[in-house]
Amino acid sequence: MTPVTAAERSDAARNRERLLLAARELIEQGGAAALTMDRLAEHAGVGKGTVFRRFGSRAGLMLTLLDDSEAAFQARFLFGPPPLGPGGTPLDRLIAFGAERIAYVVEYGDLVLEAGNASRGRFEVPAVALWNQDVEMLLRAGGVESREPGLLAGSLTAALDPERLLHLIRDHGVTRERLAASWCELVTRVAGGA
Amino acid sequence: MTPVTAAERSDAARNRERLLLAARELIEQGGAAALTMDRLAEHAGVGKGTVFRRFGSRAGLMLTLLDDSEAAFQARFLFGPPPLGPGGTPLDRLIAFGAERIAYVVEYGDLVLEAGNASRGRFEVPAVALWNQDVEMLLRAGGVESREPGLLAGSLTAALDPERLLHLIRDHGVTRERLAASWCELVTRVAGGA
DNA sequence: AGAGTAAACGGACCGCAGTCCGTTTATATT
DNA sequence: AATATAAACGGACTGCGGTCCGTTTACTCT
Repeated sequence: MTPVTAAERSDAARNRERLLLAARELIEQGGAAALTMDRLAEHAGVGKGTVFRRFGSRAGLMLTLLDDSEAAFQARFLFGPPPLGPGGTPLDRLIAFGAERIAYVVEYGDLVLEAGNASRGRFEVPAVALWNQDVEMLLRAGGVESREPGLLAGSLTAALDPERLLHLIRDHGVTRERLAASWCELVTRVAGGA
Repeated sequence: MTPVTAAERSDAARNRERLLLAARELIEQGGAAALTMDRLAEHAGVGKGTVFRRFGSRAGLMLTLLDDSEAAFQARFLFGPPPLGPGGTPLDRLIAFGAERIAYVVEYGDLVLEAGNASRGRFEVPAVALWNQDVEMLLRAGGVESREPGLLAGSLTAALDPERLLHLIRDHGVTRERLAASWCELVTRVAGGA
């Protein structure tokens, strides 16, 4: 039988694994800044062209590196326990959503930052579109009526922009707790709470 | 008498003018993308080192290019006629603020975008700090009480992020009017409106 | 097994932002 | 006018992300 999606060639698969392994090693040693595409190629024992064919760009690589944890986040939102998962009130889920995003951004720091430098800008990152949908869905479920629910959701998720969060945390000493509280205040107000 | 701030040397002043003129010419011809630091140096008839000593970085140059229009915006906010200037209700001013920012971003497009790539990130841009203060002041004047007014104001201005606005306009065909309406809805809700 | 093919490979190459440092020049001082 | 000096100058240089294209290699078909 002929597979609709051509199977990946074995050498390609092997090299992809090598590259991801090498990338994690380099980052573990010297942070995201220590990961240059040349160094990665050398460390993984492949040519530079291979790196770019595999991931398209530096940002694409970062995105791939974050793929697992992003999927895990989405899974917790869709199937996990409250308050983030289904079960709680929409407003509680919204509040939890922000708190979890903040924690996520803190944990992965520079990786998230650099993943945002994609060719079309950081709003093309697939995960961003997902968050927007999540927030929009929660707003609707929470009874928030708007003529532009997508834009309203986007306005809210903009407050969770990784660059903004990390800037506040690193350069202004704002704690995660204060950010979470501010997010809570924002969504509560928008949802029409007291 | 000895000036506290050493006067700028005449050749330096002359070169600064030349560079700004050359930069505007290059941008007029081929957009911001056509402005490379090498080309600018050549077009202005100075060495590359001079360009960087003057503006620090590409983003710094863009910032300088935007300086006048940013100052004009701030002046209209501080001294201009309502609805943006003092005189109207805080909520009306807030709404006008968003509409004007959207128009501004549309007008200067790529320039604003590239000015955001500063070393410390786009939240170090001086104008951004100003907007935050403006919004914070209007929120306070509008009777919005918050334990973290600065963070709340920042959450709102995040919705006016140039990259977000331009992405929506250029890649999703969202009109200025819809963006302005969405901003209006956001601030009205946050200000506790119906 | 052998031939054919599409895909993967690798590394020289490009243009860019940004740095460095030996040289030149405007200005203040006498 | 001559001198001193701090500042400005210029362009070669570095390291980076990203591209290109001739070569090699894994799979398929007979």
